[in-house]
Amino acid sequence: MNMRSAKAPPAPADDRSTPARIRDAALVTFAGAGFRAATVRAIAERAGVSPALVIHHYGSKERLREACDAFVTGFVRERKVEAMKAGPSLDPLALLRDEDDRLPLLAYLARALQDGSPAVATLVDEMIADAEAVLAAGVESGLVRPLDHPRGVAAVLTLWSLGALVLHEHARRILGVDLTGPMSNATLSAGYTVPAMEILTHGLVAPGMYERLATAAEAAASAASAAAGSAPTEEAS
Amino acid sequence: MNMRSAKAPPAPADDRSTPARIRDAALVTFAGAGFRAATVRAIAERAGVSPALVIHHYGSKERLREACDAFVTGFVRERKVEAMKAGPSLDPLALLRDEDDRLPLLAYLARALQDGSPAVATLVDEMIADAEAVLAAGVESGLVRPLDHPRGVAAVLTLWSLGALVLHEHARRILGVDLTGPMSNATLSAGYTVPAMEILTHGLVAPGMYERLATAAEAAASAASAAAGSAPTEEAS
DNA sequence: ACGCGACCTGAACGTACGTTCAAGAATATG
DNA sequence: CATATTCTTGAACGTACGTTCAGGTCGCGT
Repeated sequence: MNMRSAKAPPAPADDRSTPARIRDAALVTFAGAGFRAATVRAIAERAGVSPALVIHHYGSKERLREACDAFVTGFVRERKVEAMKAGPSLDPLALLRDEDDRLPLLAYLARALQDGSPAVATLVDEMIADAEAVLAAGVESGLVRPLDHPRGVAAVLTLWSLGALVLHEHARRILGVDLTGPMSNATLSAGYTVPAMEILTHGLVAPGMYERLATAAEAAASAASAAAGSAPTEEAS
Repeated sequence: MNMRSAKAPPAPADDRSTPARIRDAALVTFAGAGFRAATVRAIAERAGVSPALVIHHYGSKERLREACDAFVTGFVRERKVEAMKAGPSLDPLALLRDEDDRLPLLAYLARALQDGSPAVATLVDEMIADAEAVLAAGVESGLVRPLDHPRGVAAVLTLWSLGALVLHEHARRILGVDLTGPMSNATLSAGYTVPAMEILTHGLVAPGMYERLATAAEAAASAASAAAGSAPTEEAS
């Protein structure tokens, strides 16, 4: 009945420690079903252990989740310093896409983003700070246009990127791409990256049109300044 | 014990039918806690009825959820035809922001987007089609730059917008704005709409830089075409 | 050989949940 | 007024869950 009794030398084909196996199984299960729907019993079964052992090693399901959060956030931070040397990237998720791991890191991140764990929240804050730094570096190098609201732009870009990740099932249905998969996938590039880059590089407004709109709006605003609480008719998508 | 026995004439301060009251209570509870965490008992308590009555009227919790989905999607479609006359908008959510209702429609939509209900999925598809139509109209009027990938751009814009909505708690923490609240809110405009518009109108790349990058990338690609599976270093945020 | 601590399990406990059921109250119908 | 129909409830049922517990097995130091 005991897995480890299958003779020590020939190695059980899984050299991970039991707590690590349980954590990985929890990662997969949480990513697939969400924290609340994922049961301790399902995690235990995937890890090949009893439910009691899961609790024995992690104390509670909540603490197991914290361990998963810590593992994923730590993994992202590790990869980040590695990626620093390989040149900056506007995609905070690029670090995770190349993994050939069996661990669905991006899918777990998508779940954790929704469930609002504190560890992931600080990770998001760091991602925004990184994005702001990357943008500032781009401005300095002349590649990026000087921004009116650097922090806001970095925050919105990160929110959009992570938001699309959370909605990866919709992205798959609509665009036929898997946002949680490796970015080297050609369909991902064609379905998502190319349109995204088109928006981010060129913008949507025809050249010269913005200035015309701005002056027109300014004139309209000064003319109708008495109107209270009115919102602009053109809004961000 | 019976609410309705409080004499008919003075109106019970809630003229909604009991099924409607239950549906509204379910909407609020689902929006606040998510479908799985929201219990039938909590919904019943908010509606001022017994848990048994909730099941009696809707058959099951799942069917109650379908009723909520149908109500919200129907509401969005109603507002859409109204908004058609008031001029086009790039924001598919603008229709829902102005509501002074007690019903957290946008918060519910954010939950439904995550849980993946079929009704909301088709609503997303319609939103993308609408966005594509609005963009095409903008191109025709000369306001929007002609797009290389109209459908992809519409899909990505919608995904980003809805994704930010789903992450509204992160947006509140980071930007101090409530994406589920009325859009007339000044802080929303300053924290989210302005940076978003800055990205969408101007783009991020400095003028003339894209062409330089494109030709450089082309040259690099033809030079190193032998390298397999390599991804571009610059990615969409 | 022996005990000790770490590792692991089957069975059970308590709880919270969705749902069912029989019956009471209110309302409509003759 | 009598009766049928609808609306509503308290109590309970069955289930699935996180967690606890007593004990079993294994490796290792002495």
